[in-house]
Amino acid sequence: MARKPLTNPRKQASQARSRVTVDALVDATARILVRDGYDKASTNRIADMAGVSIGSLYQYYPSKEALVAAVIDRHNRQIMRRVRTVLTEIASLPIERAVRRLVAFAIEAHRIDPRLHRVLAEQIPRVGRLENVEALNREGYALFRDYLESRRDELRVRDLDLAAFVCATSIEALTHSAVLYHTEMLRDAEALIEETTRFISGYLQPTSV
Amino acid sequence: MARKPLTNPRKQASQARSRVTVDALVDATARILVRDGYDKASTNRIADMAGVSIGSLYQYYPSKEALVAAVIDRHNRQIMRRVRTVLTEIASLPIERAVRRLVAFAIEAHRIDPRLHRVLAEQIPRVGRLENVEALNREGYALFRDYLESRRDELRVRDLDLAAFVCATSIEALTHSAVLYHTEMLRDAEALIEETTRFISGYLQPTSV
Amino acid sequence: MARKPLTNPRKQASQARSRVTVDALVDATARILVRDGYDKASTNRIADMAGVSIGSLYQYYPSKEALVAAVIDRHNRQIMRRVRTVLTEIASLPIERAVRRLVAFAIEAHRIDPRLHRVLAEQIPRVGRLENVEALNREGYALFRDYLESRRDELRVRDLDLAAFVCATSIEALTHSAVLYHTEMLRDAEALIEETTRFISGYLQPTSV
Amino acid sequence: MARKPLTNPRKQASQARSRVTVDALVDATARILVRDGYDKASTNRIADMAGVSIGSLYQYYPSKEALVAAVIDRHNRQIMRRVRTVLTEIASLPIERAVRRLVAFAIEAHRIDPRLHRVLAEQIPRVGRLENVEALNREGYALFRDYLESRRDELRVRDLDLAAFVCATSIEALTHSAVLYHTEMLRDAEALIEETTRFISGYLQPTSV
DNA sequence: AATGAATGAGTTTTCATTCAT
DNA sequence: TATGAATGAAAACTCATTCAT
Repeated sequence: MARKPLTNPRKQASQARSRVTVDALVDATARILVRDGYDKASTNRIADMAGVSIGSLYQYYPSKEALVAAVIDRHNRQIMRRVRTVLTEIASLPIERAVRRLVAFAIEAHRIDPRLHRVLAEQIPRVGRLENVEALNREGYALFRDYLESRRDELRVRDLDLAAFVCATSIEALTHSAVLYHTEMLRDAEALIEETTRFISGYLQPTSV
Repeated sequence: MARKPLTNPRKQASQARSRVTVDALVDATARILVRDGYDKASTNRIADMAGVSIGSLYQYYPSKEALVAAVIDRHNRQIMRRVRTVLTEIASLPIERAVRRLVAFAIEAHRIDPRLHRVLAEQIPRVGRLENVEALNREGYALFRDYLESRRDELRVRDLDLAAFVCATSIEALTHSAVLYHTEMLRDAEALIEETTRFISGYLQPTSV
Repeated sequence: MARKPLTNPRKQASQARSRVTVDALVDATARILVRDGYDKASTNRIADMAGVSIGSLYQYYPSKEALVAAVIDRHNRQIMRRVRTVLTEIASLPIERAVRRLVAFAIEAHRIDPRLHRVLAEQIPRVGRLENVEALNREGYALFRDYLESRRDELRVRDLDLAAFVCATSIEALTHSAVLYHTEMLRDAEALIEETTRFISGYLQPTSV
Repeated sequence: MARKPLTNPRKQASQARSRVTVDALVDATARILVRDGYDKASTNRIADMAGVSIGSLYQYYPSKEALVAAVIDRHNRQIMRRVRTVLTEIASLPIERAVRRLVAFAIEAHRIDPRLHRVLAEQIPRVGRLENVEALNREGYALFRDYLESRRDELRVRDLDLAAFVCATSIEALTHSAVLYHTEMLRDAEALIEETTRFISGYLQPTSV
């Protein structure tokens, strides 16, 4: 039997009062991660910023890692909710318009809280949330794959799994890198979207004229 | 005059003996980073593993960050040496073959020491080496851009800077992700190389055929 | 008026329901002491194991020490009840048979719950129950002394107080040590009883042949 | 392979300077144990009283338990040195005089630092030093058994192991109890020694007259 | 130059206890 | 009466860094 991992919350907050406490803790963790980075995010500072005693913190989370994991999970849930929405929206769109929408969405999503996104991306391996993240990524891939499936005869690619991997990884990397490390590109976001769309849909579609 | 940043080595190790010490320290740091991660890499352990006294460590590096920075820099220099070589090699190749060679190289490069690559990738922001890394990346982009320039009339892309960004970022992301998180893909590396090559060169080249 | 010591229970549990709660608390304390030792016996865990809220715990006992004291007292009361019974039983027996019975009893008593006995023995000084324990011991001594008194003319010892101390302390030590630290001796408990009996009654009785 | 227990010192103090530090730490631990008891003996207080930084404490001892273990070991070594001396001294003495000497010694030994003796006795199980203590006890038993062996034909007891256990345990218990819990008895220590000697040698010797 | 003993601020974490509901 | 959320002092322990030798 596997030992319960140390990154899981300790107990559910049942009463309204404790719900507030837990939320404050996760919020504070996110804010400190963003403002000061992982190393500076001590449990005492987190508790402090949450306006909660250090004891309460440990009543709900067994460790600093667990808190970071909670932030990661919450963030991922939010992202995935949007991803699902977008993928539903594009279901009926032709490939090029669908891709354009996806790229635009990816930029938007990264722009919501780029600093948080970045810290979390860096800390994920450390906190052992890779599996969860992978699971979500897989869900994203799968949903996108479903879309490709539904358009199969408009595509020139054969291996849809591989295609989904290639598209998802590239879109994520390009938008991630642009938002975090090449902000100057976002001054003309349209150009970036345009180019990325050409890039991806050129790959997916038959040598359309 | 800007204050000397704290991540620079303290003094050039001129004599042979010091050279050995410095190397041992950087090696030890790399090994511990790989084996145990950044948090567990204490200066005492590093000195220990390097077979050097903690005092000597601080004679050459003013801080833990400086050591990690040294590892990053060394690693980057090694990578860049290879990048330059490869880009020289492909200078005379037609686009598709050039891209294929680049992709194969990227996989190889990631495979040399994926764990180190990963830790460093995670730690770079922390250690403030981003600028250096960016500088190198820029050099890589520039070299690749030069190649594109030389093939300009075979390309359908207009903005070469953008194209270089798109290609470099995607190749890096796809190989990075495959090597680190989707090892099963490497069982048939040829397929991956093939697909990526189609992906990239399809983007670069005019609707060839 | 002396301030009420903090190791006394807070209020008599008059109603049946409270009685149950109090018992559950003392039971839980005993079990945790045995299973995990004094340091691990936190009031939260005790309350938990007793199936009682931490608030209720403090309604009945003002401190952790008070709980341990309750366990000690209960245990001592149980022991003393048996001691009284045994000493009544032996009242009419000749010395050697009386001693044999006492020794057998001491082994039995230690064997009931040796782990609890041991933890309590270790914790008694800490919890300031020494006086109580001493009082009970004194009662034991006194009862045994009464027995000796009643057999005075069969004894060669003069100072009955001293004799009671010598006998009681030795019997306790020998059986305690055998049960807790030399369990191999209990494989042939008869031999141990026999030898101890010879030891003690040889001391008490005149050079009986 | 058994994991190195956490109660062993971390490194030998080689230089004279560190030897002093280590001694100061063990001394301070002993003093605080005596003055305030185990619970109050925090590593910070120990370091404080030793006039040493908390960091130095952890350079030599990995935990509080290790420090207490060091005190126990040192104390035991001192005791055993005396025990060996005494048992050499009595080698040539006839039983009664030998026993008298042993009893007197036991009282002396307990009187040197009864409070320390008591705390240590209580903490030994906790700190996992039982084996060491048992080993020493066994050495004591063995030495005493050797003495009995050498006087075998003057004894009425048959099982010398059992006899050694009975004598050693009783002498220890009687003197321990007298010194720690019945100090009034020591006002006339001669009487106690006399009685105990009669008790023990009466058991060992044939119904001498 | 090299050594390694010493430092102590700062971190995580526990747990007895209180008190609003 | 019962609950359990909240508290915060205090404990164990780490580790980057200094400095006397």
